[in-house]
Amino acid sequence: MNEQPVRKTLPQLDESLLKHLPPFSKLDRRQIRAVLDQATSRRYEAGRTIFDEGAEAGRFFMLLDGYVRVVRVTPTGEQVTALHIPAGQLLGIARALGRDTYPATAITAAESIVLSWPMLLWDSFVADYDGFASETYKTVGNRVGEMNDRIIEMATQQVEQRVANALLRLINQTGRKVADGIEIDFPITRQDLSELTGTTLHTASRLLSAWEKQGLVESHRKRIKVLNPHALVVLSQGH
DNA sequence: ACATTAATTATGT
DNA sequence: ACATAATTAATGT
Repeated sequence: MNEQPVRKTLPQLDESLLKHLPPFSKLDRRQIRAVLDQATSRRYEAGRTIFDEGAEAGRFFMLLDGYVRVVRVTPTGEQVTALHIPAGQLLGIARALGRDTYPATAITAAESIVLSWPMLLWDSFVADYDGFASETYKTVGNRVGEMNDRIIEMATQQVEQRVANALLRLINQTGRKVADGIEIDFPITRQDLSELTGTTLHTASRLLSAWEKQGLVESHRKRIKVLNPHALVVLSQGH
């Protein structure tokens, strides 16, 4: 349904792009050059699919800029957002999970720039590059932990607390500090929020409206800014 | 305590 | 003008 943009290799990828990213931070200049030379770079507009759940995992990816949401679709067709991935992280690393198909669908939440490599190279990356394996497994661990937390939330907390928690996570992981608060720095709709929290867009909308009246958050279309994180923390712990 | 339905209004191209 | 986003009220489980 989505047309994919044309793949193109960017002219010259600078080594400094990867130098400070955890999976590559222990590599020397020559190694980073080798990694980059094997990479394909591609720009995605917001809302484009990078790969689909269940598809054969032919490549793995590094998000250089932008944001990606990891989405699963239920048998009834509703989308559930598992988590958001910020720039600087790997994704589509099926091989690290012992799979040969992607476990979920990845959709850009904002305009993004993505590097990718053939999955064939995965084993040699793990073998040849110091810190690559340990760092990627660290982020895998964090993601599993986060998803676990959300499962507990879904089972134990009420909608208001879950939405509050979702907002807090979003501003922690993908928040941008502005004058009077922290803004989620990619476009996010009530629908998106509801898919993150397992509720309806209407409930999410009502909650945001109520919080806005209390001066807790501020939002314009597709933009949400948290003015008072502490009050959200209080809400998220229940009444 | 929430979802669903439906109607209405706002906002961006 | 049109599509998409957001709000609001009424009704249902």
